Amino acid sequence: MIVPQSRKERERESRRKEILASARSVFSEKGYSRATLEEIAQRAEFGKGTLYNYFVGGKEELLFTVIEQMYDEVHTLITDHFESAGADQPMRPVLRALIFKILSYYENHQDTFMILVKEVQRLLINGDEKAAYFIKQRNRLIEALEAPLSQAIQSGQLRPLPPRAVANMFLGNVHGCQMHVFLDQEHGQVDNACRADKNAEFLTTMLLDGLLVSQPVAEESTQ
Amino acid sequence: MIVPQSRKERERESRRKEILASARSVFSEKGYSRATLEEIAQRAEFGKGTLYNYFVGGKEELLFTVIEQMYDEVHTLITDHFESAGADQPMRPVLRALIFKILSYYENHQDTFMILVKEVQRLLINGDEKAAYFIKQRNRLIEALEAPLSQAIQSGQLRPLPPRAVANMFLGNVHGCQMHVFLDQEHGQVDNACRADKNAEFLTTMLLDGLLVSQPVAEESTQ
DNA sequence: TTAGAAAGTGACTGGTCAGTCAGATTTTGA
DNA sequence: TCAAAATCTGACTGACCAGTCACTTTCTAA
Repeated sequence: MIVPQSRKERERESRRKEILASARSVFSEKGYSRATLEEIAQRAEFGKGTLYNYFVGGKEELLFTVIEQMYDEVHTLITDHFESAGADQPMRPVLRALIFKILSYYENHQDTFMILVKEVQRLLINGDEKAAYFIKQRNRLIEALEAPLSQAIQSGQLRPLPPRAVANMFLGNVHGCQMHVFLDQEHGQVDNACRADKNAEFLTTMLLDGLLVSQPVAEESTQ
Repeated sequence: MIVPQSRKERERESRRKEILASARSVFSEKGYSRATLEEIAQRAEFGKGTLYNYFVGGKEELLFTVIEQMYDEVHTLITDHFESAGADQPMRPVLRALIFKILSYYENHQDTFMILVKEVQRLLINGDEKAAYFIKQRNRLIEALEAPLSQAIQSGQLRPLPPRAVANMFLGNVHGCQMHVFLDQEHGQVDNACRADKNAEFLTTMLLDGLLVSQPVAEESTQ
């Protein structure tokens, strides 16, 4: 958080960032195991050895740093959104706008999304100490969502379901929707913002109103 | 589909299955790239060379065969369910039961679920010819869901949203819910069936009724 | 019983790549 | 200006492992 002082330090920081950007792009294209340090170094215009001056932990530290960055970015997106929205707002426009922001973020950072899909899920589920760290990171995200959702549930705006589960599902749905965009991409290059907007509308309706057409009078209330 | 005739053929088939089961367990524990043929062979109680008598394509053919099996199993689960339910049933109990079945299946085949999470997503998104094959497999699953959902939409039971997107989201939510179970597994060994049932109820409510508490009279219908 | 076929095997090969380090290059500051 | 420090570099090493194949073991049927 402290701005580096000297020109030297600023330059070092900037080279570090270049390496990270290069790593992000290679990891997103190849996936962790097929990515090579050689290629990361090449794209960043350094020799392989130089990477170790910046990331002593080698390949793994590179991946972890990239993932940490990504989580920070999405976390900021979410907390900023709820901060600027203020408390006790009607949830529909607030959530719709958030969905739109996250979808747009993924559209504009497809590399980030790729790494999330290809690597994070694998890491999350691996059961070792490293997994624990990423579960914590992920939980930070979930909690940033959970708090406002929980409030909305208490104020009676949202249905009384477990807020943590709702937060998980919310994030999972946005994620899943973006995945769907990747897989069904025969829609010849629709404008990104337009597509994100349509998907945000779809998701908002599905999540807030549900699939069932509301029945004013329940015919069969058995079970 | 044809039952092998001779004892010899039956034995060969049974050994093939043992190798596949072993591959499934190793892939689910280690992930594709960290799994070794040596270990697969060991668990199946064969030498490494023998694997090539059964799977000429080596490691990759093993993975692909395993994934194909998994898709077949889930596909059967879905189609059988809708077949036995019959058409024009009320959707709530039908979908709730399906969610329960899929969640239970994943509970009882955690290895399958692991491979889905660790490998399939990575393969789906990779853009090469192999990805295309798995996208087709996945689409078979989606389509098995899409047809009944589409019918329910046309009959006015479900909200008129694009049925394909709904099918995608439906499957994604079941999947996401199971993921959630894995990640928040500090609930000391709750009975599987019970947990699956609770989660099925939660998902059914969230998907069918939505998060928003229905407002008979909208106070502020602005925007 | 046995010869030939079929099935099984694991030491070996070749390729890959993360990580190292001795030396080259650049920067610094006196 | 130049020596020492800092930085960069890529050839090299060792570990790993998929895939091969010459050999062994087991089966079959005459």
